[in-house]
Amino acid sequence: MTEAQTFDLASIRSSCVHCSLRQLCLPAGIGAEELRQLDDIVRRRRPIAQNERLYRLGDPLTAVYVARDGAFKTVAISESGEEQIVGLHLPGELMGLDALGAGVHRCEAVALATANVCEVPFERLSEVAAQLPSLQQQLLRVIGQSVGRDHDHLGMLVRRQAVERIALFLHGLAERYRNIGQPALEFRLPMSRDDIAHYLGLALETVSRGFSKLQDDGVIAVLGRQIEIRDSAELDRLAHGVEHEEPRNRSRA
Amino acid sequence: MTEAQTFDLASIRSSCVHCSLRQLCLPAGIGAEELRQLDDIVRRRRPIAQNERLYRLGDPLTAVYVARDGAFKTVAISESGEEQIVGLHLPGELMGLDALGAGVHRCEAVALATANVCEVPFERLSEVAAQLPSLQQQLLRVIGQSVGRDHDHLGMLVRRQAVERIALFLHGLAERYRNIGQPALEFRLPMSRDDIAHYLGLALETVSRGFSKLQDDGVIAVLGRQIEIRDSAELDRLAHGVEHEEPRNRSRA
DNA sequence: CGCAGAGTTGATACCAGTCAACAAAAGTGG
DNA sequence: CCACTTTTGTTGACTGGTATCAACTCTGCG
Repeated sequence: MTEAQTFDLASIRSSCVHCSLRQLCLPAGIGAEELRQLDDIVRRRRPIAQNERLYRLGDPLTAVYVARDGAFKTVAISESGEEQIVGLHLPGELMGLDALGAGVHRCEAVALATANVCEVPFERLSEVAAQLPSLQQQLLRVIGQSVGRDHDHLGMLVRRQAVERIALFLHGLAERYRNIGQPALEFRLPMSRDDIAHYLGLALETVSRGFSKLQDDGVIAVLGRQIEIRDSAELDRLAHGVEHEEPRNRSRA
Repeated sequence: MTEAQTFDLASIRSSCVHCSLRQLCLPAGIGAEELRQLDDIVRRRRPIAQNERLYRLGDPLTAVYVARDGAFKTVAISESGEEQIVGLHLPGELMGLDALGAGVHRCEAVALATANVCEVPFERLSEVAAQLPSLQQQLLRVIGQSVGRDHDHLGMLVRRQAVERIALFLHGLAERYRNIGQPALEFRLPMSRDDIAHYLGLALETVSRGFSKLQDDGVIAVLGRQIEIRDSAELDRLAHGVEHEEPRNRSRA
């Protein structure tokens, strides 16, 4: 279809100025002239297919990436060959920072669905950031947000039981969808049960059971990957682990 | 404050140039003249006492910190009030990055022992980094290393059993001590069993049992917080979870 | 129609959390 | 310096949550 092609062309051409994620991404808070400079170095890549990788373990750091749509997982591969999902990346969230330390990627970024990606050559980004204080500032802020998400992820894994982790996962996902202006109470999970399990440090059966339990309790409605949050308050309560933290405080007081 | 400043002139005088951590810290790879500029903005604070905090939850980001000796933990406090240790910081490792995202600290940095700290005012660091490409580069590298340590930490928590986590913990600690030129096979744990438990997402009893087991198996010798690694190879093997990952690989080959 | 992939559900075993008692070390005050 | 308390660490017994193995359902697809 010619219309589809022209549409595609448009999206390749589409600049940061017209991007709906502008306020969340690197361009946030920088001026018009500076935005043009940033725009010049950003390359929009053709759509990335599901399971395609943005970079692989051991690849030298050449660029950082931001998805405009779709979703990615970053997977670390341990010496013994097991895969561990270290991150989940929605549109507007920076990827590739794992290579900042050694100049070489420590994990692989895998597309969970067909996605469009902006690629920012790292060398050039450094140069431009050095000249544009507001861009430098925003770069550090975006990096910081990424660190924050890592900490949130960590918090899901430590001493939390299965339903709690799942509740935290859904809660966090909803919040992130809300941030990018997408429906937060009804969405499609971007990943399989297996991926969720790896992300949460659980067995996939446990994830499945958890979803079922939450559904039975009327907290959510699940149909495959389609999720509806029916009782947001209860989900929050479960996520913050109220029920079995209270007793300890009660016995004290 | 005034008396504090006169209090330790000597440590205030000590500059990055003479610091033994120079090659690991922000000054790594930057020239003599640039080093002087960085040195100008770094403030050396009087010793921090055990359990004293560098910053607290909600504090605005004013500076980033590097310990010259001692050790710190960073603690996240969840809505329900439980504490989660998100990081362990040895000399030369940057602290305070948790505030980059929102401009406000998400966790608290607590001294595990009396420590000397360099404080780098963040605003000034940004300014100077924008003018010194090699410093900007090194700043990003140090941030990247911090992200890498967070990922290593994550790897300890996911689907690993107790002794495995403890082995990974000791292995990682040894490596980090080696990096800063300290004995890697015999050292004092900078933290209590309780802290280790929170760091590894285990109950403190489980940590204690794990140490005992490793000692019984001749892998380490424990005496309170004093640790000696007796069988480094075996520790590595345990850390990388060979024994119950092998079968899968064997059945393949 | 059969097949493969994804997801659900059941039965069982085991690791680790919890409660509890004890031991050792480190402060505290006379 | 010694008795006391407090903190820190160790060990035991028991229970429960979750991994594991396994059977089954459901969907889409060639």
